[in-house]
Amino acid sequence: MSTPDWVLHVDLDQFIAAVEIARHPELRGKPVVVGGAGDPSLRGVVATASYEAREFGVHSGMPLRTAARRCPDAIFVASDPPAYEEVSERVMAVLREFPVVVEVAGWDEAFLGVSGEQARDPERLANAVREAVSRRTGLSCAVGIGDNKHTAKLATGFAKPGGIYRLTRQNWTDVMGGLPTDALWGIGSKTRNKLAAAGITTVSDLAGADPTELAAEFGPTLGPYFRALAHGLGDRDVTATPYVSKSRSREITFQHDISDAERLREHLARLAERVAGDVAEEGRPVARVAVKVRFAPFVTRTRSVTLASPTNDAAVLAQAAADVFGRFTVDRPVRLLGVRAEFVRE
DNA sequence: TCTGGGGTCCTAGGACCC
DNA sequence: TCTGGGGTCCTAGGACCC
Repeated sequence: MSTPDWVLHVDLDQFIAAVEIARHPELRGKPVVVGGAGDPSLRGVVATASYEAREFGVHSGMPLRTAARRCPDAIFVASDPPAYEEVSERVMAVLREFPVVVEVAGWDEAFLGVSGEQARDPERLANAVREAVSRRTGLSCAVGIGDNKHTAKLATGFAKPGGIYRLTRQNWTDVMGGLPTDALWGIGSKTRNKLAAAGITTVSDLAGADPTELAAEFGPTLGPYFRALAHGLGDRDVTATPYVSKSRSREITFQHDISDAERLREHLARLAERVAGDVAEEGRPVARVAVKVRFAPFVTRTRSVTLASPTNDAAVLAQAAADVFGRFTVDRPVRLLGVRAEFVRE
């Protein structure tokens, strides 16, 4: 871990679509939509749309069906996570060749902690990173420069696609002050609406809000945290320590809702088996097992249990999942089933 | 907008204990 | 006898992110 002079945020442009275009060059310049099984007549959402498809209003998280309606000429491609994982690894390896601390933050993004000699000219470093990633992987990325992870991350948004942008306390208010609160990293639509109901609509409004009132509305941790975000504050610690997951889960959305209890139990057993395989691979004991059920139309419920003693025995996990599932009242068609295993806390 | 899959963190109520 | 205060664990749900 280090507290660097600068934090850089590297974010690959339209990453998943770019990987598909790289291996299917005929897709270049076309509206490409990657997600689900690659069939817009089936349930699934957009993982990434190429910039050409975004022109039609297609974006991540949108149902494939909707994407097809907005962009009838789009080419739909099935999502292939292992392929993205592999390309991501190659990109991270390029980043690690620089004299910086690399913290992986997802398939397509990383924070770089920059100190010492390198910190004298962060734009120069950012350019070198972009050039190296492009030359070594053929992928384009944007780089945000900030005084912490939050500003670096937001800076990348202004740098995209393929550029460099610096956001610090110097230009924070000019750049961010007038934007809606959900422009901040960590404030989504729900919190934005709650804040708006209290007359807080912009980042500047939030920065000047009464901390006591925020704490009363959002709790003693989140209230002050939101206000700090609005001041452009954020975590500065960048660590190269490999990420250790706290839980592993598998879930499935059925193409057609299922009402039959026996079929649901079969799916549940399969999910539990996959989770057991995942945790066995990690070789770490599981303390809790949770089951998620999403009923039609879209009501989601979870139930969970703490195991009598931590284990990653597949039969025990499967039995726990079955027991937890038995506590649900399944009186409506089920759209999604999920099983999650939580590791013992360190 | 008829809404995937895989995660993390925070909150809050009740149980239980001293 | 009609009820304190603190701490921790368990559980469910909500919000957010990629």
